[in-house]
Formats: sequence, C-alpha cells, structure tokens
Amino acid sequence: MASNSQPTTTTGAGGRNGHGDKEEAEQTPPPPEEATTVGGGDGVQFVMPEDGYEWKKYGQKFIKNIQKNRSYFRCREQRCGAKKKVEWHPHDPSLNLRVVYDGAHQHGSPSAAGEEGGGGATANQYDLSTQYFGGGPRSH
DNA sequence: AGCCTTTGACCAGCG
DNA sequence: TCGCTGGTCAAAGGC
Repeated sequence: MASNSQPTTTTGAGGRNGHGDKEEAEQTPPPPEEATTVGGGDGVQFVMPEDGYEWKKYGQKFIKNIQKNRSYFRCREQRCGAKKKVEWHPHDPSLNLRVVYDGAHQHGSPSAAGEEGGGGATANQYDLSTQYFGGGPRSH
C-alpha cells in the first residue's frame, strides 16, 4: 500500500493556532493507533488518525480563523458522549493534521471488545487542559 | 435494506 | 443591536 506516504498523522506540527481563544480539550487516546487511508484515487489524500473507536462524521466546515478545514465526528455509541474534531489544511493535510478530542468514552474500544477494563471511566485520565498532539506550545 | 458520507441551512454565543 | 464564527441537525445520495 503506497497510499499513505506520510505516516506522520497525529503529529500536529502546527503548534497552537495563535488565536488566543478558549483552548480545546485534547486527549491522547489509547494505544490502538491505526491509520485509515481516506481519499479518492488521485489528488490529496491523507491518513485519518484512528484511535480504535468508531466515529461518525456529522459535519464539516472550513474555519477561516485558522485557515483550516474542520471535520466533526461523534462516537457511534449513544451511551458515549465523546466527540472528535479533525483539523487539516486544504493543501497540506498530512502536514497539518490535528485531532481534538472532546469528552471521554464511556465504553471500551470496539477493537478491544471483550477486554474491557471494567471501570469504563478510565478513558478520560488525561490532562484535557494542555494536552496537545505532539505540537504542544511547550517548546521549551 | 441499512448505514455512512457529504452539503447546506439554521441557531446560538460572543465581540 | 448587528455581524461573524463555530457548531449542530437534517436531508439526499451512494455503496
């Protein structure tokens, strides 16, 4: 499969949006990190960061504030109020892909079905305050 | 037949 | 008070 030429997906090399608005809650999902190649045949194609959960796209919009496209995903589970937002540049998606997680999953991942942790609330144990996807402002 | 994906329009909140 | 942006819902089409 020579589709994904850039395995660097969740690497938001964009850092912060230099806007100054309210920060979003970004969490780093479980280990199951796959990449689903999405695209047409030729043209711009990028890999969507898969966290092992199932998402349903319910909207997409172009955020002019950051000059990026934003896709809105929602967890397939009604029991789960987890939401996911994916931002990417219309020209360099694989170079500026950013994933923002909102809320936490109240169920185990379908990929790891059968091996639930029991608690279930062990999903949102990350710092949803300043957790960035690799592109943290804490350049140090 | 069922489910998912895509686009548009509408609504709410904030400046 | 008006305008703008972001976010969500709904409907239609395609697989």
